[in-house]
Amino acid sequence: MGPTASGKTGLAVELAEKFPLDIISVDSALVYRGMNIGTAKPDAETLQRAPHRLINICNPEEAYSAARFCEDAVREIDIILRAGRVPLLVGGTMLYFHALLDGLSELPPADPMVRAELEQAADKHGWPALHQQLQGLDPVAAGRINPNDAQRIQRALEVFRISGEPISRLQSGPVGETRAFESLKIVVCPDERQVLHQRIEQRFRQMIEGGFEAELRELHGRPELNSNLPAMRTVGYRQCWEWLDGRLSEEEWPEKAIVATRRLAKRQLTWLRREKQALWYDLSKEGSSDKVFGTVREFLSLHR
RNA sequence: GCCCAGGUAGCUCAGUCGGUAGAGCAGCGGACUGAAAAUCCGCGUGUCGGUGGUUCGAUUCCGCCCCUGGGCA
Repeated sequence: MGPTASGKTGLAVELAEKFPLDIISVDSALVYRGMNIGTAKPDAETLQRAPHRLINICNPEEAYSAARFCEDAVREIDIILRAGRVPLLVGGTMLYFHALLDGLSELPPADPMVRAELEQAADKHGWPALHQQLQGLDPVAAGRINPNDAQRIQRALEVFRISGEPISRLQSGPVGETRAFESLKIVVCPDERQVLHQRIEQRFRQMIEGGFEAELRELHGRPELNSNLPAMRTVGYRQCWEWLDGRLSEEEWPEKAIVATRRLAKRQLTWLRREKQALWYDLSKEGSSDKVFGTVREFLSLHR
């Protein structure tokens, strides 16, 4: 695990070539077909050398989720283990890691109809009014959710409408079946934030040279896609889409995209700081991957 | 060389009729349960170009110097 542009894929591919590991992607953007350049998806040649599971598994008009990831990941982990190999989970979507390793409560899945209704109510009365409503139905959740946090207010009300139960109560219940996987956590990240920022900018410029704009023009032209879809709200895609819509200039969209990527990395680091048991490897330093290899070798010899 | 305008936060700039300064953007910290590359919350981070002078007190007024842009030569 590691923030965006920290070098996870490169290291994973090297590890997979030296050890009996099969890669599972833990990434909410790599799941989408047709989103390749802007997501820094490994290219065909790399995937040939080191196949990744859970990439290119849905269309951009679909909404993937942490819950679907858990199901998919558990299934793939079982397949890999049954083949006598070891799963290597690689990615930066920290909620997915958290959901898989610590479990998710049993909650009703998203319901587009209910969400649309809540959206309408919000257009009419505003989200703070819906937060007020939540206050009456589920004071505990309302206390935890900021009146401006539309997404969480919507989810809490959605759960109540579907199940008739407060989300706070369901969340304090059992977290479903958690599979107590024995795992070694490895965090990959430069020690210096500045170095990460440089890598982010450099990689983004490479994406543009590599045809990011053409990829967006193709997506932008599809009638089934729009700027509200989760896939089109991802870093880079969102800003380029806004440019194609005429809401950002040609000079400002790449800058905004880079800023959005830095902020993404910052949020990922906030999650990662809590991974106390994790080991940090600065891949900008000489010999750091040797340390990772040594650690993995040791882990495998103890746990196979 | 002379004239004008300007040098204030990482950037663009506001402001102080003399009481050591504040916006936007950037940045930093945090939260996170079926949208998470999402969503939300919090935080000014400063030799006010340098140096003398006036003053109880100068970023502010005055002198000189340096730098940048424009004009005249």
